[in-house]
Amino acid sequence: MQYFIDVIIPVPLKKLFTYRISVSEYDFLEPGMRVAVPFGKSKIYTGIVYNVHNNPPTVYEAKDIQQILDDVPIVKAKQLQLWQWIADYYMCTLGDVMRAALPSAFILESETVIQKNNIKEIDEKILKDDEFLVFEALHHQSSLKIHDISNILDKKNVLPVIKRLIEKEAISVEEEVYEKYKPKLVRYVKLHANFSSETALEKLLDDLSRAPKQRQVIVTLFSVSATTKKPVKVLDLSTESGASTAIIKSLIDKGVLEEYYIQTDRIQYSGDENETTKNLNTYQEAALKEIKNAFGKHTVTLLHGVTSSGKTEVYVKLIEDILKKGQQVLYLLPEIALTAQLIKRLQNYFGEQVAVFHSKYSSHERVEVWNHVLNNSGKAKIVLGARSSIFLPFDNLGLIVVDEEHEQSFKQFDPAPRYHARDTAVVLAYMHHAKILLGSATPSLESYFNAKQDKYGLVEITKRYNDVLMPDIELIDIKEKFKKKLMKGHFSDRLIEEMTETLQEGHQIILFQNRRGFSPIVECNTCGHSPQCPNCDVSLTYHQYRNQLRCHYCGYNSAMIKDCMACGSPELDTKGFGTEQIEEEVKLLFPDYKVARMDLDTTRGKYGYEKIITALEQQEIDILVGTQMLTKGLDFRNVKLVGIMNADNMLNFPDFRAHERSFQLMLQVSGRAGRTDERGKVLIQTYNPYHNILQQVSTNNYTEMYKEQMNDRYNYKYPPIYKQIKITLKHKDYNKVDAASIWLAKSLVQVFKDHVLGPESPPISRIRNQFHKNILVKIPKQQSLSKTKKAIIRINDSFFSIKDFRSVKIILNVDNF
DNA sequence: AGCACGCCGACT
DNA sequence: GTCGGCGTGCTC
Repeated sequence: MQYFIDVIIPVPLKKLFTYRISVSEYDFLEPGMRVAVPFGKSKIYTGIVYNVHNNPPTVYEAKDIQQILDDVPIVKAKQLQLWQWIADYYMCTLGDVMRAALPSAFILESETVIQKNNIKEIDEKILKDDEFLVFEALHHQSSLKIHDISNILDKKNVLPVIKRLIEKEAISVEEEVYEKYKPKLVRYVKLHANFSSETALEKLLDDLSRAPKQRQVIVTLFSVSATTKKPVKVLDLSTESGASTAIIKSLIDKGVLEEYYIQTDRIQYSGDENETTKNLNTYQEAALKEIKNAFGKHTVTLLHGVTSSGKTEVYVKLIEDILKKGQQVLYLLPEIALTAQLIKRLQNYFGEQVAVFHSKYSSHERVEVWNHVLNNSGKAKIVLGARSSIFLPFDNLGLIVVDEEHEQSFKQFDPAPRYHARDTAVVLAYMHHAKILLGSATPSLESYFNAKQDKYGLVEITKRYNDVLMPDIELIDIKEKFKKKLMKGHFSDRLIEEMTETLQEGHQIILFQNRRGFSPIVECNTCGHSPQCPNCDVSLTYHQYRNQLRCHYCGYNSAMIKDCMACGSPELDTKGFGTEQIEEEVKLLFPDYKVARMDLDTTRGKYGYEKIITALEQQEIDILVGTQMLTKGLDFRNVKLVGIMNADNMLNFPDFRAHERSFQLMLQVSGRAGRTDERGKVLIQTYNPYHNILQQVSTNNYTEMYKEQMNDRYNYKYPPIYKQIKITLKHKDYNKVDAASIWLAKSLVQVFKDHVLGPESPPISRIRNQFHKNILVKIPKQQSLSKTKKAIIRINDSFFSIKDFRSVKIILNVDNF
């Protein structure tokens, strides 16, 4: 009998790979364990065992595995099932899913290690200069990595040199696998066993009478361990006794003390006693009851509650119930809404049962959360996390909460798997027979549609907490204001009026502009030329604070030009405006007040975002200018006025969801205004105040927006009425993508007829020197999704059998919204 | 995706 | 003549 395993390798290849194993390995291995396997000519990868079997492959000889990396599976059967679902639904490989699912510390990669070959004497004369440099370096260091060698030789391609050295038998190479995760160890000390008896101890203290500091250490050790009855950390002993670590070390060296290590968690919660959860008001109470009711019939329930209606408290009550049953809870949030504020709030209720899973945490910290979930540990009963936390190895999930359900950041766009965390969470909930609650003040059309179709339960809260009034929303026609010369820069007289009043009352202001930088276009007044990104098909944005021109697509930047690059004229003009320019203008208009800006440029770094939020909370900022980052579920108590500088650029965005998005965005920002007793005010500046969406925003009429937008979706065959798959082709040669996209679209039309749109060049047709073409496949509700995907895969395969198209990259994006 | 192999231009 | 560019094909 022969024994084999099929392994998932973290590369975007469709197939699983079969490796040979021994009988004892066969008895030991289970799906979900990690193995290190040789792959290709010289690499070693970490793979996940998918299944264990006895069927030898027919057309090739299976290789042996290199080693087993786990004692128990780190991925459970349910996770593998979810991985498979994602791979099928989002049309990507299991390898892609594996990469996204596992914390990177779990995926070990081999590194080539170069050593001196001691078997043979080498005549150094036969070595060339660069070869000698490497050889010489090995005299000082026993081994080198590829990276070290490129540093020594100061060039990137060092493989030929290594190859020649191997041929001359001067060196040998080896593949070494590194365990990336190292548990954090804390050093503890205890008295050596030799001194446990009374007499031995007395003798010791006697002996140390001439070393008072060391004696003090021993005495302190006793008193500390007597009071705490816990192991004593070296660090604590040092601070308690006032002795340096050197003194402790000398005691260890003498054999008086013994050191040992205990593994600890990197993330520790050190809070007070748990707060009891708040009592709900009548609306919340009613909503809670309705949700529980809805869960009787539906796995998924949508909670539509206006901004600051206290949805979090409702979640907390539901979470409490699940915890009582001993089950796990997953609380999903968009990345940027995952703030210290919310984490603290939940920790106050649930203490150390809350674990946070977040991209800002290090890989090691993530492994710890992973292990807590895997072991169903008490330290991760509730996981608060961004989209990737759906991959955690839950075993006994009772409830998933998806807060800010409408947020588009739940969908992963760039590397595959291009999954939507909310939709995947729904599948996950079904797998666990758990319940899932989607919450939002402005639900996505698809979720609301599902609720209306009775696929999901629907619960609504229409009143704000403490009966605070919804803000008063006023539309300002800036076309009119320009005509009457009532504009100062980008500010209308009304906005300035309201701002002045608000500031005088001592309240804060938020100004929203959905574009960062100073101005998106710099134009020459003489010849009309404007600087473009050399890698992308866009104008460069002017960033004043660094006096730079920057591309927001590829990150290219250059110093701001003094005069036109085409004609040399120094008369340059800026068109359009971003957050920087608004900040600038506000500072001139209100020089006595403190202005701050919050956008991607000012929130870089681990705590950049937090800093600004704290400053706003502590009222160190009077006016905050920012992009859509401002919308994320925070309550700023003292903000009374919100200004939307220009509603038109969002409304005119070329995307079928532009209107829905604008509505959501504007209502979310508006929700920041007037969260306490006083009614907030929102001013929206626009060229087109009669736009339906703006009317619906100003009357807070979600239902009307829903009806009208659904009508459009129905007429133009867009989601949620139709499903869609976007196919993007990329290549550096325009003619090649053009030809390839025409061929692909033609083949698709043969199967899907007029449900194929394109090929089309996107508005930005070149990014990072790659030309793009899009094809959209629309799928009616009654058309089988799996059959559609199969057909697309078939066409895709024949596409790649044309050798001219081989180098074209194809990206399949299912539900690309 | 990596990574090796293999075939043509720009340097000593 | 070599170094090194990236097209092509394969990975159990």
